Amino acid sequence: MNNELLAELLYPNIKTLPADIEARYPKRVLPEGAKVTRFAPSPTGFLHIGNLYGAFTDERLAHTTGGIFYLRIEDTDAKRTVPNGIAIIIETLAKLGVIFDEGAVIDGDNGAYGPYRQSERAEIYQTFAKQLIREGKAYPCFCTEEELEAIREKQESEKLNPGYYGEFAIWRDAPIEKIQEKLDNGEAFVLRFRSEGNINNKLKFGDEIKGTIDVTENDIDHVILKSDGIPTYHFAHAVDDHLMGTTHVVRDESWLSTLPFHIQLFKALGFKMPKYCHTAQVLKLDNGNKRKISKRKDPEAALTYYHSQGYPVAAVREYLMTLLNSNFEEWRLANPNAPIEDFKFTTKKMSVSGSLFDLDKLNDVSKNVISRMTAEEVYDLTLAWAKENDPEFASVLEADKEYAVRILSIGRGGKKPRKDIALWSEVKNYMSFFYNGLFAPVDAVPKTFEKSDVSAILNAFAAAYDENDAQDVWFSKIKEIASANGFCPDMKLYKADPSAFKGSVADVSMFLRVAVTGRMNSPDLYEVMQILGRETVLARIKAFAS
RNA sequence: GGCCUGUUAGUCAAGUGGUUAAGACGUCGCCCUCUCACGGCGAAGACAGGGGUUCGACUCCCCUACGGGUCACCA
Repeated sequence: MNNELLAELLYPNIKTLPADIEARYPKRVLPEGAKVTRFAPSPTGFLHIGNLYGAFTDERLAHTTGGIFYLRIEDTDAKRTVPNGIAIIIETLAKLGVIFDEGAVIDGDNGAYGPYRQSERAEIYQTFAKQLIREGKAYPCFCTEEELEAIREKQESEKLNPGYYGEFAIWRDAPIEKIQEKLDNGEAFVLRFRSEGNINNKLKFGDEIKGTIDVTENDIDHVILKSDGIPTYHFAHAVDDHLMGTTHVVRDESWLSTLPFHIQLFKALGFKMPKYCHTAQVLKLDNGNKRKISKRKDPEAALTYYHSQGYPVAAVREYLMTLLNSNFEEWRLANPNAPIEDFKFTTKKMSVSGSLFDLDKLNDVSKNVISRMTAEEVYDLTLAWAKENDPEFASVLEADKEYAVRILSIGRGGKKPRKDIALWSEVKNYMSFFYNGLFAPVDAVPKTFEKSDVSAILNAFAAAYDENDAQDVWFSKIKEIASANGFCPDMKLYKADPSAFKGSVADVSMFLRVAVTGRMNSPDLYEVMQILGRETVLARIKAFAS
């Protein structure tokens, strides 16, 4: 009776009842075993590598079971919300291949279980909160920040657990007159959950990833509605995941510490609990210590970093999958060309402890991913990257697509494709010597060779070069030139007694390579010359020889 | 400090009482080879420490150490 009065006193404008709300959210009709997951970020305008780790898990879980993967925006903290936050989230994830079936879209909602922005759900939360008050499970607290601070200090000095509990929960059993008085005074209040928990009680809880974990009951009367009537994360989580039919909650393991409170909330509200998948964190080595990867200190924490560095979307996805499911690499080895969707994703193969982000590994994965692409695909993706990050290079690429594709085709395809591109940002350097406008020598012929020998060899090659020669003919001419100039044409022979020669055919090739490409290392020189064309090859050789 | 949680090579990891303790990245060496890349072969490198339980412990239990997380009207 008293509680009924209190509920009306606190939220007089709420006329809806929980049942009214429930009626708006019918049970989802889905195939047996279908999982409903959600990605629920704050629209801070920043996506973290850890967010992606979770988002992939959500997405795979839903889509491998015929379920639903939806986007919910947790914008209950106005201070953290940025104007384009939602658009950034949707667009960044879309680039990484994460597409939602339902939920918030840039200018509204898509789906029958909205609104999907928590800031638009105040009435819903308050309806359930009001019910909790009626049932004596929640109460108002008028403590000021200073009062709470004083409590904290007292607890600290007496080495007690911090928090609003027991004797410190001063408004827990306040008489209604006192509440009335504060209200009449126009003072703000928060709504707190009345915890019946005891920290001496331990219980077991089954997590889909972590297995059975021990939890201690919560005895703190946490805030569920802030003074502006907007819920805290905890309350919104319980209400939303219940109404929206989430079956599996995927979240960072840092939420484990508040799990006991969430268990209480679901119970108090009469909701069935979803399954929880608490994921390990992505860590980073810092001064010899592992720590959570941080958006402030670590540029690689930002998803946009991978995009601007030029990592292919597929590579980031692929690498994350290797972290996500320990048997993914093995599967990939056996199925090099299968789409990632064919992989049987499971929470059972997820790591329990945090893992260090390994850029070396990412690079390797990326090289493999790119080596499986056609020259055409590499061209398209490089061009797309360059348009955003290197417009000059983009225009070079666009000027002659066919030429660029020929360059990118060298050593591509077949059983043993070249694997020398990990990032789109490396492609320019890889291709530059094919363009007179970008040609800039980086290596020189070592001084140990006589300039006169180098010139003689280059001139001899220029005189003999015929672009119609097949590769073996081309190479035999080089051997002849080597021989004629005191360089050994046979590598085995040369290695047996290097002192008998000025050098080897490898050195002769090197002279040509440096002259034509400006560097000591390059893909197959014959193919390079074929692509460059007679005129350019001879011009570069002659220029170098003199 | 309380609570939760973790600890197999430099990194990611397989492993569930009996294994020569997989594999991948990285490192190094050799081979292939006109260079690089690719590919092939090989090497070094690990069960945090101590107690139990057991015929037998990386696997189970306890303690210690170390790591991570969390203790807001933030999510």
